[in-house]
Amino acid sequence: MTAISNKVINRLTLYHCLLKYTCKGNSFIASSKIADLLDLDDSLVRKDIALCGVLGHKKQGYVVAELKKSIEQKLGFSDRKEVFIIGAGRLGTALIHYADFKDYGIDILALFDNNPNKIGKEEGGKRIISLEKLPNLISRINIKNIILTVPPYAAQEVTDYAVKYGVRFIWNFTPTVLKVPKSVTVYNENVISSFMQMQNSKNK
Amino acid sequence: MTAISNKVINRLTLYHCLLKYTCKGNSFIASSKIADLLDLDDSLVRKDIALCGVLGHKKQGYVVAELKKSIEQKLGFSDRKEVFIIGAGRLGTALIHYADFKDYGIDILALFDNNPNKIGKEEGGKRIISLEKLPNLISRINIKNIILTVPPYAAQEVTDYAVKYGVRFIWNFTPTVLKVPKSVTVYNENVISSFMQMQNSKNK
DNA sequence: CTCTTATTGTGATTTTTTTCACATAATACA
DNA sequence: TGTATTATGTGAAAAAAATCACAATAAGAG
Ligand SMILES: NC(=O)c1ccc[n+]([C@@H]2O[C@H](COP(=O)([O-])OP(=O)(O)OC[C@H]3O[C@@H](n4cnc5c(N)ncnc54)[C@H](O)[C@@H]3O)[C@@H](O)[C@H]2O)c1
Ligand SMILES: NC(=O)c1ccc[n+]([C@@H]2O[C@H](COP(=O)([O-])OP(=O)(O)OC[C@H]3O[C@@H](n4cnc5c(N)ncnc54)[C@H](O)[C@@H]3O)[C@@H](O)[C@H]2O)c1
Repeated sequence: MTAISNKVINRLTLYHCLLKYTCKGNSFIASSKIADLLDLDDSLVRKDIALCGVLGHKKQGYVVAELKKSIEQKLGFSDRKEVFIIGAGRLGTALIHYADFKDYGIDILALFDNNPNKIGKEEGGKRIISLEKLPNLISRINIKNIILTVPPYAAQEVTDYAVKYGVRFIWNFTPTVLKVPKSVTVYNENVISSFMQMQNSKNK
Repeated sequence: MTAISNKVINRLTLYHCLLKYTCKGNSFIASSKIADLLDLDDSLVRKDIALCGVLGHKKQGYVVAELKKSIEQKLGFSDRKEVFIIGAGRLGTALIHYADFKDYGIDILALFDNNPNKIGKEEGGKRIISLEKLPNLISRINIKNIILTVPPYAAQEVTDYAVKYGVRFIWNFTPTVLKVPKSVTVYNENVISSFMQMQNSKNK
């Protein structure tokens, strides 16, 4: 199986959302329809779909149910991905309530915090646990992914701690740039950058 | 001034975060340092910086304060951008508390909701206003940007409503693909896609 | 004051991504 | 049954992005 670029992953995920929410009534969909809704070239959409191994039907387009399932398979939406959230503040607790995660195999097991008033409480059915218990739990359950939603000043320190005990993927919602070993992947969810990119589109 | 691609915007924003939080002590920074922290090629970093009109110093690198300011200017961080949030739920209220927005010129004026129990309340010093008042306020204050944080089922309806009264940019945090006229820009903040891209990096 | 070295700035090249263009073929309908 | 139409699938071309390679040169060591 060939590697798949981040750009393709992003588009396929959007096609999936489109099939799940926007076009859920239809049984067929044409590449030109997807392209139109997402402001893409239709041949690009067809090439993306071809990567999922799905064949379309002349004059009809793609079978929605089949395409949706194939995207799920290609991107591994049903593989279970266990995650801890570190930082049970406003953003961390918003994320724990995000219903769609489970449809994509993202299973948030618990929240961690260092605020004694929060520890022991529940959010969205998940426990808020003391950060001290992180090492033990990371290694016992073999957690590789964390969502980082602590204040910027605590981000590096918490990262070092988590990396030390085996975390490999850090979904960084803080506006900091983290120092990590080459073996660790950081994905920076930088909302400021998103906003600026949106504004930039006025040039189109 | 030449157009600037979204990829460049994203990297420049990350350089800015790096200068603001990670390297705030230093007076000089080398392209190789930035490249190392963000896992990029150092010549790419220099080309990005050149776009901001900043000149570096042989054997020393770039002056941090100057580079930071030039990125701010290039990306228009100090231009005021007024925004309404529609959907005063968990995510909408988390965003209103996000302190960094104001440093980047993003000024969230108010939240809108259709839940009578929320209307009239405050969040982060901003009023939660009835959605019915949106048309009047959009046109009176001439708001062009909205942050969309309503449930998926309400997303298209709310979008149509906002677009009708003149909104031009929609920062879409819902997992739906919105139908809008060509004159309107939607930026899809799709967290599922981000997570999948992060996981994909294991192939590197 | 000279030499070594680290770092920039950028042209050339390569790689990746997107768009173009069109042959192919299934469908609907007269 | 035949024909017009509307999609797909994909090679070729173009455009965009990233990497490579290295001359230029300022700083700092000695
Ligand atoms: N609020 C947003 O919408 C938003 C948007 C984008 C980015 N961010 C970033 O996400 C992060 C979280 O934002 P927030 O609004 O949820 O902040 P918050 O202050 O509400 O939450 C931070 C949480 O982290 C906990 N914490 C602090 N230090 C800790 C430590 N050392 N170990 C463990 N937990 C610790 C705090 O007790 C608190 O519960 C921040 O870095 C913020 O800049 C927030
Ligand atoms: N919670 C997260 O972390 C998260 C992450 C990514 C995406 N999202 C998406 O963001 C959106 C908001 O998520 P949330 O967790 O804040 O949900 P929420 O249910 O907490 O908030 C939704 C808010 O929208 C309001 N609302 C409903 N219909 C409305 C309408 N027609 N007009 C105006 N307001 C209306 C509700 O009263 C509520 O206050 C959802 O689409 C969700 O899928 C959420």
